[in-house]
Amino acid sequence: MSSIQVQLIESIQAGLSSLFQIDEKDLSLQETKKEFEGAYTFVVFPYTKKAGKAPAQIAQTLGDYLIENKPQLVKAYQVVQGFLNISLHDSVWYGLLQDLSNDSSAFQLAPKNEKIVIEYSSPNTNKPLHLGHLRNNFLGYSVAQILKAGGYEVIKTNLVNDRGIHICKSMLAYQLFGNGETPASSGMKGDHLVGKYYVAFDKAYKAEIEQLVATGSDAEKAKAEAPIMLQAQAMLLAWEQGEPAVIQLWETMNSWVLEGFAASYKQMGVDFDKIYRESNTYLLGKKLVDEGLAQGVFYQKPDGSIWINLEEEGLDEKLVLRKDGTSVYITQDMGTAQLKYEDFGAKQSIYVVGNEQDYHFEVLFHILKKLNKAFSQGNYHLSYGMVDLPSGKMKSREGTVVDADDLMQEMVDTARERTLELGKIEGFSEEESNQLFQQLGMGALKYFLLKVDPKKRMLFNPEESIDFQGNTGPFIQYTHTRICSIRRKALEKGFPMSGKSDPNITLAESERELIYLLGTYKTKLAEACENFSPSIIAQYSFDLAKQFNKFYNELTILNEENEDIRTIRLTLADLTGKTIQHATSLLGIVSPERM
RNA sequence: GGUUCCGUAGCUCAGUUGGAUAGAGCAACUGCCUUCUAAGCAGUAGGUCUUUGGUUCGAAUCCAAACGGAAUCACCA
Repeated sequence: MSSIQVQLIESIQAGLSSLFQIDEKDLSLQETKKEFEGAYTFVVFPYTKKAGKAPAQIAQTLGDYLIENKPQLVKAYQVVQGFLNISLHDSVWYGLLQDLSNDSSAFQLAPKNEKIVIEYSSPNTNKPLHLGHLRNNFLGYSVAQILKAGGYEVIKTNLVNDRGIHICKSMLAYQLFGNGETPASSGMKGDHLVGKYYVAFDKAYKAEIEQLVATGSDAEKAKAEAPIMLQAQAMLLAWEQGEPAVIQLWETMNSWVLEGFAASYKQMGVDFDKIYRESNTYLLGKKLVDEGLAQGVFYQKPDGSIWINLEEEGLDEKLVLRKDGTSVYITQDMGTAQLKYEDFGAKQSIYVVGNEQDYHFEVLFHILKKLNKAFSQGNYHLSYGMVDLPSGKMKSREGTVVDADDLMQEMVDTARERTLELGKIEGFSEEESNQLFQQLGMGALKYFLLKVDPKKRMLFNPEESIDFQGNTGPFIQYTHTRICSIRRKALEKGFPMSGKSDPNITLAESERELIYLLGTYKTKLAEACENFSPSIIAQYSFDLAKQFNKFYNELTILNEENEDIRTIRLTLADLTGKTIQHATSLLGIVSPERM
């Protein structure tokens, strides 16, 4: 909340108290709707009973009180249908602009002295990344950026899921059909190469099932007894027993995939402080199961499998260790939770994982609580919705996915086409051009995926592709380049980008609105922090860019003769540019200087 | 079937503690580049906020029910 709002609220509180003997602690002030004159609106309806007066009358009295007691702040007021609309002096807006412009910590909230661990990406090493992973990675990275700006110490982690039956499937298919090909020999990116064999496994598996069914076996039995599936299970067992040849193959193929992922991450512009691998954490999980069993948190069934009863929590019985003693998904997550706590001792731990795993995390957090560990508290599942295609859900096995690398490349290519069509980048070196296409293509993609509330599922239509006009990343980036252009020209002409002006100058409506918006940035930042929601920042960036363009079109900046007015407009442009630059950086988007 | 989430313009989405005539973008139509970058700006048109009840000065927002959609309920991860 800005100091202006605080002053107004305090003054209204005082007014309510002295005029009507009403003591109200939390009263809210809202922005006046555009159709009406004024900056802030106070709604008086809730106080009609206590005051024993009509709304309009209360508003009127209160308005007079404000003018009398805050003459330097409140310029005028209007009462419309019982709403008290308050207009402020332009000098107040001018003062706010100066304060914002001189605030050295305008984009950083006060330090919280608190660590937060955020886990995101969490890929499986049996196939390449797809569109859903892009949403995950952009979200995780952006939330980390936002929390940092919010004053937290943030540690970014990635838990690589590198073991399990699904990994063995691609390994087996490679063994059977691979003929020793490698990323180097095939010219394929490592993750794509391995993904090819994951699909090959599924194809062979389905063919075997079909054959079994054709020879009289029933479908369920065929699924369980298909030879290739039995082979995969045998391979998992061999892996768990550490059989050298299997381990060797596993290490080789994993390294291919991880190399491929590293390239994708680089292209995405995301990074991690620490990468965990489930192959290293599942044993720790088993230890926790032993402990829990000793404490009576878990119990063992006759067949040897270990369970937890969460019926009191409104959930079910849940398996935590198989009868053969091998770990399941949740066992590994328990281990990783402990490891992360040992490494960083953070108070809060955020998991960025899709909402199809809501139930899993509910169970995990209940288990951790029952184990009563130091890391039992402060866990939060940042659950986001699926990215849908018009044709329905994406399925890796069936090849109905939008590949992450392909999509990013397409976006960059589109950015190139668009830019060359417009013909505005004369004098760019090839390197500069390519960098720009990257920034624009990725900006469009990131904005597209981040502008939607994370909780909601969203639709991606490859046919219509991603736009570069309107509510898009490039629109915001474009606004930034306009401002950069003004900066360059102001420098040429020797105009300062900020400075003192006559505070009693009359402002245009578009200037007031722009100042108002700039003044709300920190509030938005705090809100985005609380809700772990980049979409709040994205929305704000768009509103700000939109408002700036309106101002830019209505008023001249560099050609303004009056020096006081020109300086104010330059200050506005400069601060808008810095704010856009900062806000987009929180989304992982680079704002170029020319485009 | 149980649990959870969702339903706002033709399409994609905003709308945080209940507030005025529900907002953007895309698509359609109309204007604006010899003047700071037209990836822009201004405007027209487009709505039973799924439906029905309830709570109250006041509901897209809160409550209940119905309808429609999604996820999940594995000794997969």
